[in-house]
Amino acid sequence: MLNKKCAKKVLEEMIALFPNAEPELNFKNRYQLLVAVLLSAQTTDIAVNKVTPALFEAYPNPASLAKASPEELMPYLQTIGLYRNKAKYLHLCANQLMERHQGEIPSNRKDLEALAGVGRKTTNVVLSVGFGIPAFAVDTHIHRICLHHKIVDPGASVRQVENRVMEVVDKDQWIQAHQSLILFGRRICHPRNPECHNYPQLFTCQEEE
DNA sequence: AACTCGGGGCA
DNA sequence: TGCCCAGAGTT
Repeated sequence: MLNKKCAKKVLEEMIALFPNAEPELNFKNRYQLLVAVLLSAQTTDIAVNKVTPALFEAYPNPASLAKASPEELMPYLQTIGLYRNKAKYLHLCANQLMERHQGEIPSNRKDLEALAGVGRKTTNVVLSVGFGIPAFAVDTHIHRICLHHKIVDPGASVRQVENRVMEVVDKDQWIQAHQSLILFGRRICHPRNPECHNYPQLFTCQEEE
């Protein structure tokens, strides 16, 4: 894999290609953030945004959501993939928020990851975006581009990518880097037929260690 | 570690 | 139209 200096250079060139990338999910508070990210698991942010306004109007907080049965949640989730599971996890998650955290969104990794439907990526988004706590959320786009551009060793896990990016990118850029790198993965470094070769600045620093 | 889930998006 | 996707849970 690239040494630290080149990994930093390559990541910064990727980020510079999408300097103004903004979060695509619509949310107004931590509860909405958690729910929106939870729902976005197997779908696009755009699909989630179509559903959340009505969902948040009907269920503005964990307390109201916890009272809803999975069946009642289904109509809001029909247009999203895996709606049965999402309804189940959403229902469970809201009840866990009430029982364990008095309806507040926990601010630590252990409690967040223990919630139904909440895994490592969702946890890192809530920590970093919702609470300003240093964390870096690695999705499959970021995982892929880091493998493709040798930011990490071949076969590196999500956790290894997470640690490498945090090691290499300045902490105050983590949230922006997350957004920019996702766009780089979607628009340029696709799973198949990546167009990275059109961006020679990505290949100027290739020293490995 | 491999498998499952299931509609949306893209070739 | 058919293949692949993304992230969490399950086995």
